[in-house]
Amino acid sequence: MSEPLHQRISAELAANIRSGEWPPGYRIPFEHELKARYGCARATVSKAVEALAAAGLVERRRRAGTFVAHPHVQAAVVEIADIRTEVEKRGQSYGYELLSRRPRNLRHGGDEGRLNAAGPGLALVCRHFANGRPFAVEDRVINLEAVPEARDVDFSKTPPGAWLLDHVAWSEAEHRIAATGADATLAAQLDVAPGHACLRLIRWTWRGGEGITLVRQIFPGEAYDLVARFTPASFGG
Amino acid sequence: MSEPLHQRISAELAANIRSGEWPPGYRIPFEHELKARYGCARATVSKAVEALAAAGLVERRRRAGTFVAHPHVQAAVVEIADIRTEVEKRGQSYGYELLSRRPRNLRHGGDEGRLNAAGPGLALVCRHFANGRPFAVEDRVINLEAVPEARDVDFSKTPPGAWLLDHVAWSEAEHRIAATGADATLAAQLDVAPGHACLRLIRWTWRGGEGITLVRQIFPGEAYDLVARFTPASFGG
DNA sequence: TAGTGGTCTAGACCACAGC
DNA sequence: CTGTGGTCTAGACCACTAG
Repeated sequence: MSEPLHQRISAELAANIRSGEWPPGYRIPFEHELKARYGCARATVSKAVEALAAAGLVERRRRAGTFVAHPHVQAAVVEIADIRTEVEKRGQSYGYELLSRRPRNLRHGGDEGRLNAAGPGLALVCRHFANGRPFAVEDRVINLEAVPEARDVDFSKTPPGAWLLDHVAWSEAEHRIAATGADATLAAQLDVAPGHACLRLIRWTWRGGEGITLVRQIFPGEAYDLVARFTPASFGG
Repeated sequence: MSEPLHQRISAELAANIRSGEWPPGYRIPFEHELKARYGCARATVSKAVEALAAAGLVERRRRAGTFVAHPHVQAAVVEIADIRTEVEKRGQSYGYELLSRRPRNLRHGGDEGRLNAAGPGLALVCRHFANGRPFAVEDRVINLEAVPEARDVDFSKTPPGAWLLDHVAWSEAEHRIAATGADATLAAQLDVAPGHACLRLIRWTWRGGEGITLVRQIFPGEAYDLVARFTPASFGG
């Protein structure tokens, strides 16, 4: 028995749910019943059921029992690695080019205003390549009050995203994903026709409420798929 | 004290991490130290620290201790509600129209092949409206072997997505998000110019490995933002 | 090998929602 | 009211690993 007991219990309960044998709304056995069935302490089955509740598979109600949840919202965990990792995951060679680097005060309105930071910033524009072809254009500002070390970094070789991930802790992020047509400048940078459909990803990153960085990344539509998987429980399968 | 102790401990530890006071790599106090500090059982502090580990805020290593995690992957939880909910959340009125409904055997290749289902299916095309304007075009197949009840449902009033959520349990889903230009048909259906940049969302849904439904939803680019928030911990803030 | 986290027990009391 | 889940205790033994 290498697997912990509470994990085995979770897996068995989850299997009953995922197979459809226990449909939404079904009341799963009470904790004292599970305790008797597995011959263990209630804390152990409670931990097992708690994991299912955290995963959204069941809903626990005092005095009533624990019920198989009725899924009504599609929730997905999206992992957005930095672009180098993303490109290499596709088995392509990664390239990087800095197009522009200049200090600039952070703006108050618009997307930048959401950062909740005002003061000196560093504005960067760069391109990422996959197998020598443009993969993404990136437009970023870094809040120098939050990350003063960035002022002395030459980003001509190191992509700012990778550098930030290595040097700065972040605690919150928000993404917005939309489609947009390429204007003339962008079309030239991405080597596509003007008006070409592109995927635009905007990401704000904060640490303890203080804005760290805002980045807009634009990908040629056909080159990039954002993949989001939902596995409500990682129990035994 | 209405808040459970383990929750208070989690919140206090998380605050130290999110403020940057405990940077990535910092070793947080040992469990026996926290136990002494809070005057409680070790199981209680262990539960608190476990929640932080589950949220990805810390990493626990036997014999070494528990360390503030070094975030390196942007992970976000995306909640994709059904379109009616999405529209109404924006404070707009929702409308629905069925364009086509016909039985069809599921295909083996392409996107449909991923469903891992072969046999009778139901193909549906419909439009969603927000404030009377086209909001999305939806192209869906339902696996009738998994959901035989769908054969008898008239989807002229009820959007299939909402019906499925109410009648079928699902256990796994995968999304792909990309940008695409509108072809002539789509442009007419969405009331945009041909070539207009649109957001395409493909979702596969399974239950216990059996494909339930595949849906492709296309939104006019400027009308739709997919929002993804990351809050690594919901402790006290 | 010593000390950490990981797991588990056999109790206990409580809040609260259903009956 | 009754019985459920929610929380907590004061122990215990184990697995693993860093020193």
